[in-house]
Amino acid sequence: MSESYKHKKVITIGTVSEITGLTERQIRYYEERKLIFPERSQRGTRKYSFHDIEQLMEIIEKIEEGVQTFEIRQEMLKKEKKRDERKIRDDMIRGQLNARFGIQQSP
Amino acid sequence: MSESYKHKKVITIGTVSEITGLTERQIRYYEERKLIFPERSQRGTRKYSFHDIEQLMEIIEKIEEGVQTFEIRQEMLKKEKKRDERKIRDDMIRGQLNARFGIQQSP
DNA sequence: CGTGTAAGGAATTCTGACACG
DNA sequence: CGTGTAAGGAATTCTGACACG
Repeated sequence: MSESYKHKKVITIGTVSEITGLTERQIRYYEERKLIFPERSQRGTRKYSFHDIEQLMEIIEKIEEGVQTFEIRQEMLKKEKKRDERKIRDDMIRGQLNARFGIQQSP
Repeated sequence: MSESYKHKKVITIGTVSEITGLTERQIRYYEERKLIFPERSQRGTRKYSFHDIEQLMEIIEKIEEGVQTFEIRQEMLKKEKKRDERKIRDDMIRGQLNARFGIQQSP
């Protein structure tokens, strides 16, 4: 509800380039390496979210540290996996509490 | 701090058109009538914020009700004036409290 | 590996103007 | 008044490729 703007894909690659300082070439390359996932508009142009931009900021730092895109991707997948596991676990706990006591937990 | 994305001018007119359903002609016209205030990118293209888009949604409703752009502008200015007055009054109260008691009020 | 660049085409955006009603 | 449209130019974006190291 809050933060709803953060993930809307509405920013063109030119604007992302302006904000991040990256060249369009770099931005497209990081997509090729599956570090960011812009959507496409009807006409086929890439659309990025504020979240994508923040993601790029982190990528810039890693690249400067000499980390390779492949490794950055590994780290991202690892974090995602942990998040998923946490979610499954929490959902399960909520489900059991609900089944036994009919309690509505706040998410 | 929160809501920081809402007012960043990063969306091109084409995207605004897609989201709102308005033609570019209409969007530019509402700017001419001083109902919205996009910024310009380095190259001179208009950039809108999520807030602008919400503003446009309200404008659409008013227009459909038969309200003229001039009147919509009047209403906007009136609301702005009230907000300003409230702010001045509150700032003054805060200032006096602070002067007499040195209390830090939360804004 | 990560990035630059030249290439050509397609789509975008801009302004000022004429039109209708 | 609010909106459509044709006009011409300038800037954007896209893809696939070659280059360097």
